[in-house]
Amino acid sequence: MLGALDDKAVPLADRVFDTLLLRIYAGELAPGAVVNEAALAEELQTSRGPVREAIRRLQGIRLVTREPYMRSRVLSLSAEAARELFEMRAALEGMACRLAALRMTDADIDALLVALEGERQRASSGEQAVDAFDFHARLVGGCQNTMIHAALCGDLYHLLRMYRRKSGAVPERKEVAFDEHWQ
Amino acid sequence: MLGALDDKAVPLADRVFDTLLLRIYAGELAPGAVVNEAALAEELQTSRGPVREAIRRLQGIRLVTREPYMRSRVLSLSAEAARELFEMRAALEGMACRLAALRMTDADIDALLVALEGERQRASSGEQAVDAFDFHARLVGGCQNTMIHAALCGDLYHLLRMYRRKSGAVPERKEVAFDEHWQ
DNA sequence: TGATTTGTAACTGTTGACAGTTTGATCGGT
DNA sequence: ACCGATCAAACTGTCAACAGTTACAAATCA
Repeated sequence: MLGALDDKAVPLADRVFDTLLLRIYAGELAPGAVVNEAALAEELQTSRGPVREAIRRLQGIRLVTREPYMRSRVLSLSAEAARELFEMRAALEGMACRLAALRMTDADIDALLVALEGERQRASSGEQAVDAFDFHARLVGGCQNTMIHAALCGDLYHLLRMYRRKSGAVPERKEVAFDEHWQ
Repeated sequence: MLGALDDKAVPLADRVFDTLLLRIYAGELAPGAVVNEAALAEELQTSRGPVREAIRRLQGIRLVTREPYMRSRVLSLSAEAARELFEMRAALEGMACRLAALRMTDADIDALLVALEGERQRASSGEQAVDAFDFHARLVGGCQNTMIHAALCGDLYHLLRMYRRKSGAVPERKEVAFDEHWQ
């Protein structure tokens, strides 16, 4: 390999994985597009091995289709799949809320409610997506369950982001869901 | 054309994956044991490629640890991890119950209740694990959500089975949970 | 003896070539 | 023109060798 000034002992496959994820997010690899091992390998100045591994990981989180010997394609979400996705997220986030309510300290809960109130007051202004995610992240972090945390902020988050790309912002009533679990 | 009589054409990596899964289930690959690519490759009469791929897939469902350049080990469940696992399953199964109650036909529900009653009457006799899983499978199948289905019967099921290996049968009150969601 | 260093062996990551399958197009029949 | 078989190109799966990193053990020093 030439011209690589990175000696941080991070496998190539990991970097290729991040690169492909970013490209999917950016729409550079659009839903339905074929994912070609050899082409990506040549473009990313590497061999097919790491690219193959990265693709397999994307297939593991269902962002790319997998059928033996057939070309992989970037997932294109059907309405059915989107419904299933939201149902699954609702299940996990609901449980996260319940657990967080049981396990967070009063101070943490107060801070979270303050942040939530501030966010709602800002709701009329610009983008609420970042704040919303921050709220969700803090909530999920408070549930003391790394497995649910990993699922929501990992695999499911990728799919959610994929969906948001197609159909703009989704207005949600987060406060209602939270209060419901907090009462 | 319907290729019903297709040749195997099943990649080696898939067969190695199944083999390793079975070995983990059988305790042949005990929790904490190192998973050696080269050794398994030689033992299974194949190359390191497919073995590597199978291991990576096991890492994807968190049955095997993954840290770059370090030896992979079969997951050993801590009490903490077991708690998280059951919490996550409760979340998904609860949602599956709710959705199934909404979407299953009356006939399906009746059949399910009959099977449940029969199972409860058999509870005093031998192993109830197989019947229990059948009940769960039918319930999850009735929720019309392939994503939740895949999670419960795929990744989580493997981890659950891992846990059951360590700490015998877990007495559960399935009827209560079901009735609670069905009322 | 006990802790630290160092060197070797083993293992993981990567590469390029080869084998088997699919894909897409060309060609021929109806 | 339409539909099916045929064939070459492209792609995925597999393999064996090489490079980089970690792990273990012997050797060294306090």
